[in-house]
Amino acid sequence: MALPRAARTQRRTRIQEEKEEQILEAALEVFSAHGFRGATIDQIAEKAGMSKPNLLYYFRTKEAMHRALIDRVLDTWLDPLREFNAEGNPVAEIRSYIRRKLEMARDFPRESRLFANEILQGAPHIEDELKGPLKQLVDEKAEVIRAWAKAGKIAKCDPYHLIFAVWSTTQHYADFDVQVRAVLGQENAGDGRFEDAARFLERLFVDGLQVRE
Amino acid sequence: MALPRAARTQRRTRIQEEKEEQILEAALEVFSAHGFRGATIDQIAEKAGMSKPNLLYYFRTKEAMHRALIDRVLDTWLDPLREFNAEGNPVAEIRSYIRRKLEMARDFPRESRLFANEILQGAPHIEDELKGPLKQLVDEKAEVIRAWAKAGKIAKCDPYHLIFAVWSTTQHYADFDVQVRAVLGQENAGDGRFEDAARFLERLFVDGLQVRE
DNA sequence: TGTAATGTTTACCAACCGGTCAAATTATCA
DNA sequence: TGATAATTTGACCGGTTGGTAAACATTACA
Repeated sequence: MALPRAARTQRRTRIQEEKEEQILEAALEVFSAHGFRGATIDQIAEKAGMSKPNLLYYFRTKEAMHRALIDRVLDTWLDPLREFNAEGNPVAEIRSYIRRKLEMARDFPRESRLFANEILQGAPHIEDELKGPLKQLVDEKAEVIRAWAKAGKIAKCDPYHLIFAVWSTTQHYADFDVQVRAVLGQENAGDGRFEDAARFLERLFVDGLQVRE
Repeated sequence: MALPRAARTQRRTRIQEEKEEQILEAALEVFSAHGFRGATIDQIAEKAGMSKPNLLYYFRTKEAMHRALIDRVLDTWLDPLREFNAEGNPVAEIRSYIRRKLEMARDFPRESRLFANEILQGAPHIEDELKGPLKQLVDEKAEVIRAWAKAGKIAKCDPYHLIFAVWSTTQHYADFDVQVRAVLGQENAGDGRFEDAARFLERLFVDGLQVRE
């Protein structure tokens, strides 16, 4: 008899590897576009090019599929923050953090929307990740920023809200893409808006808007 | 025979006024928390304290209800940007725009999430509003900002991305509230985070992070 | 007060959705 | 090759969901 994935302890076959990959790719597409509840297994199955029972052979429930996806994507998503380096030049570090986050918004908008959907609706499936690993990482980096501020290397400011500001301004270009496009008009159809955003944000975070003599 | 709302042309009765109010309040609660597809008519009906068919007597479809809600809320939501004043002091105008948007995030988080849900999932119901009234308003205010920059009253910067930055940083505190709370920890349980955010953001937008002699 | 318009409820329906089952098909490997 | 395990499928199920029909209740107003 065939055993569903969760019950297997042996090494995975080539087919398992491939199919799970296809499924998670399709699941990312659908979950990120419609949220957990708005997504249907049929939709995902169709995108993955297989029947619904076949899909459910690899992931026994919709929740299991969502969880596997979250687990797979969360690590990558936090990479830019992990690279944040205490030893580097503070202003340069913040600039490159902004740049990396913006690149992720450009290159992985579905991943961004996956989390945005989840958090927006109260993070029912990832509360633990937020309060655990995420908080821990942010606490750590916030301490770095606090030290920089204390040493007079950057302006005194609340490090948590600084991190929130970087997150929100950069992820905005993934999560609210349709609005950004609508406002900018179709003239800016290409990826130019990301370069413009990078220029603007680096300047904003470093110099602010006030003119000085 | 009873006619559903859309077919009526006469003035509305007291009962209509009251019930539609109750429904839209409940609809705001549910749509903002679960998105359009995730929300159910039963949920809204229960929150509004009436039966489902009764609710459907006032709004014939879920879509009609959603649309009425969007129409009602959009105007209020854009008020802070409308108040943006070309004649005022540029830096002061930007500061108070940030402050007002942050107050809206604090006082009307459901409204913020309603739009966030909608835009995040591709704005299927409000595309016209984005490309029409919203774009028009933003174009207008962007021109004001551009003029300020040209006159040397604020730093030269892309006005559209400036507006995006204000939107994203402020709305973040409504849309991603659970994440903000999770990261800050329960010590900051009250509304203190909004004051901290206001302090940080005003400073960020005006001065930036770089220290100067 | 009578009656017509308005408002409310109960019962219901068809489509959809997450998930199961058993049978059929295909891959693996001794 | 053959047997065994892994994979795939079509048919199906119970619960939910958006929405309807029609009877019943209430309100407005002449």
